[in-house]
Amino acid sequence: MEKPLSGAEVTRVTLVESAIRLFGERGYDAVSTRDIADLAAANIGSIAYHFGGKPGLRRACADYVIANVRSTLGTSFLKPTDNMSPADALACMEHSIGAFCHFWLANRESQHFVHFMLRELLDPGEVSELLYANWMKPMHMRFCLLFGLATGRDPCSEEVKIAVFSCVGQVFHFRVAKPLIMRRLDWDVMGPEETERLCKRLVMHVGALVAAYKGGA
Amino acid sequence: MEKPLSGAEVTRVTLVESAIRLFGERGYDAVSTRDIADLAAANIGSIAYHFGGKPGLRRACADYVIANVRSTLGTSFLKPTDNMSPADALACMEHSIGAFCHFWLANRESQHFVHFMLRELLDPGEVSELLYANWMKPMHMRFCLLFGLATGRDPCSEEVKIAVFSCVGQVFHFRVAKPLIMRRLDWDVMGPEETERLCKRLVMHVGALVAAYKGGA
DNA sequence: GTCTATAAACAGATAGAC
DNA sequence: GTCTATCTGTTTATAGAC
Repeated sequence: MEKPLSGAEVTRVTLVESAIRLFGERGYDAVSTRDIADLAAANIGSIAYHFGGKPGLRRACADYVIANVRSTLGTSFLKPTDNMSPADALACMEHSIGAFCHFWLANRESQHFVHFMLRELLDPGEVSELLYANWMKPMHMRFCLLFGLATGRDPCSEEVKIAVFSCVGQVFHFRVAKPLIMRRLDWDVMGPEETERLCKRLVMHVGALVAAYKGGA
Repeated sequence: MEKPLSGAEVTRVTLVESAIRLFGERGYDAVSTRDIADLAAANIGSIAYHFGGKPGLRRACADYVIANVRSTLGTSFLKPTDNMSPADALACMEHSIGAFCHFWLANRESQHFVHFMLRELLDPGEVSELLYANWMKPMHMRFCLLFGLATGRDPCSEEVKIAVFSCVGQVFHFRVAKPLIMRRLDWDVMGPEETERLCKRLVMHVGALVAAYKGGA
């Protein structure tokens, strides 16, 4: 599992990580290639050499982020669903949503990735396509399957798809509006205690939605 | 109620509306003042004359959007809450959330404003401060009051604040990821029928959350 | 108030030395 | 592979004619 990187690979990775950070903080268009090279302690020419140009670096960032998300969150999605009872499915879904909450809101190392993804989601283009196909869609399908099993409804139905979007949407929003939400909650920092309380609440909300769809209309 | 605008005022408003549209579509940094002047059929110099520069135009856009949101959505927030029963409070909240959904997702004229606000929300700065103080915070406080009345809980408690953020967060998310969500739902367009079904679901989810907080922990 | 010309700074891409 | 110098186009801001 050791991976001794060559000098060139170090430069590549450092450029990508610096770019993800700056793209996430300021947005793709607001960041110059000079800023990225400076943060990575590389020269401007290296971006053209390694990635062909700024758009190529953007794609490389997307690939890097997707690989990271899948390796971090992927394990939560492997449990086979054969013969799962509704209660099991709910428990499995709550566990996965909890992992997603921690990745999305708490894990400090992932915050640059998350901010990068959020910004790209607002910009229809090649990167948002990659994010959808390689991450959002598989995650959503998995949650639909579990939501369907937990409520006894068709996992492919519109109602289930919309409900699942609401489940993940609430989590997204706490990241989008994080600074404003923290102010409203009188939180100076979002430390481990705060994120723990928050994640528990969000998981509970998923349970409330499952309960509502399990019962009536 | 008529408001005959002078020539200069027409230029001002046209510039602001063009800027909101372009800022929303591409982001503040990706739009040049030339693009804005072209779309407004004005000359570049007029931006400096009327707003002092690009940042001044951005502020003017924020003011314009906030005024529009408040006049469109404000009426839903006026009903006095004295002696409201829990059922009344829930009905009132569902009505207001429904109005918010329609503004945020369905109303075609408001889509430029919504996209502008979403992008600014991701950028901590002067504009996001204005949006928070003049729109998000008042709306959130109103919903917390109603949620507290509907569930019998303290409207100022952390749990209520978080629950309300989840309620509005789900709505936000359907706008943030709209193109990807439409694809997942196999919707070619988000027309009146689709938005109607969607808004009804989102209102229902709010009811589910109220029910959960009304009952147990 | 409107419009044009221009300045000064900055962008991304590239050629070539090492 | 790395780094520097430079090219070409574009940015915002401004000065001044009308």
